[in-house]
Amino acid sequence: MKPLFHPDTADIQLSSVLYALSDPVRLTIVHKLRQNGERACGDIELPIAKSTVSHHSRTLREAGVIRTRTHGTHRLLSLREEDLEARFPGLLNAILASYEETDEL
Amino acid sequence: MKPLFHPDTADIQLSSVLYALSDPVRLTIVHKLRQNGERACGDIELPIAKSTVSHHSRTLREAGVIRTRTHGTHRLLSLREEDLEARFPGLLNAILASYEETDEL
DNA sequence: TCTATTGTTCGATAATCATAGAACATTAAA
DNA sequence: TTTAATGTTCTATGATTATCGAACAATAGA
Repeated sequence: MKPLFHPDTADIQLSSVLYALSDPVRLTIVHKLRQNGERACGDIELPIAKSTVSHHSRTLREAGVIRTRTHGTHRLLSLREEDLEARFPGLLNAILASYEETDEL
Repeated sequence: MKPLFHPDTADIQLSSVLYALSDPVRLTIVHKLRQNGERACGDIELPIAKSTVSHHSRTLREAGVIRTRTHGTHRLLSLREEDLEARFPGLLNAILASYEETDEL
């Protein structure tokens, strides 16, 4: 099993985080993860191909926004809330609060 | 003089704002505008061609992040702080605070 | 051991983007 | 009316991206 790359908290780049969250699909993923907690890829209902979901998960993971762990044949995704809060206090909250106020849901 | 498009406050999209701010050059522009107030394009020192600055200014303007007005041969750029605060409370502050804590300066 | 499930990776494609230089438009100044 | 200054727009280019389907890998279960 190939180990998945996750940046250290200190190495998380602001521009990468903002870029990762600038895509509506990825924003939706992050929103659902915060709402429901850790979830398998397939449990996040999205109207796109699974290979595309995988691509977006990777973008979020490599930016440091989510963590991915393996459990059986599943990949469980979770938000790196504490890490993001430590690195960029208030940022994730402001973004998700904005998302929830919006008609982009 | 061609009127420049600026989205209405209500039409500002979160994903567009995040995308606009996900580029280090554009983040720098926005940071300097908040620090120094309204500025002409040329007064913002950047190691890129002026046509590129113009491109980035347009991206920020069309996303609703900055306002551009004409004054003589100059184009004066300013942050749409109140509009952004009204649309996405706390967002700009969280992003710029994160930027200032970072070594991306 | 076979089969089904879950998700990643590969290959391809169409679209978008950051960048720069050249040409152009507008205005101020000489 | 020239000339200089300030930016925008046009054109081109190389890079990145979002998307999909097909092939692959890993694991659980029968």
